Amino acid sequence: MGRIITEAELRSPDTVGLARWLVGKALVRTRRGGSTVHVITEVEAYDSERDLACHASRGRTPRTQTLYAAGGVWYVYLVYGMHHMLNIVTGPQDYPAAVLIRGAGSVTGPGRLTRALSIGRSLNGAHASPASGLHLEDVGLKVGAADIVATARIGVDYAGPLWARKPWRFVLSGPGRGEGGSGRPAPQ
DNA sequence: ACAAGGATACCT
DNA sequence: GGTATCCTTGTC
Repeated sequence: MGRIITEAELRSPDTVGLARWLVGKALVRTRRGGSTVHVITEVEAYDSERDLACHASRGRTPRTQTLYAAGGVWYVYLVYGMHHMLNIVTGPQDYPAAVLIRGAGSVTGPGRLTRALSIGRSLNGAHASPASGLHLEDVGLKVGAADIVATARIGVDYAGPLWARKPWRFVLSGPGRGEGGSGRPAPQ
């Protein structure tokens, strides 16, 4: 068992720094009394209303309400009518930012991850804690700067080149992990 | 290369 | 109430 990551740790306004920090931490799913641990391999930062790729760029809406919570709750939404995306809300209260978890354990791809862990919108707004069935742990894995590759975020061309090109996607690139891609050719 | 799929946001 | 769009994936 690792050390449970606290909400206080997720309330930094440095969304990009938090995203990078979360690579190599673990996503722990607790169901039916048992837990599974999945090392996070791929994340993306979405940083507040100024970031045109962030849902909060359109301001507060019923959907984005969760993003304005203080860091430490899950933001889960449905995209393309069929895939749930899992994000951990970060930053202080009323600072709408989150880190999208795109891959963990042997699972690559955000839609595949939520399907594999049976994560749906019932977790939207829930606290990242063992009681909610999904939380984060520091399992002591050492991840150096050389183990992380930064690239542009996936699927956000609509935000325009300024935001689409920000190198806010972080992929664990350790031994035996290949490029740690999303199952698609890498962008650029 | 592209359809599937449903919620969302924004328009009339 | 209509519709363009979407932080994707699997199959074509």
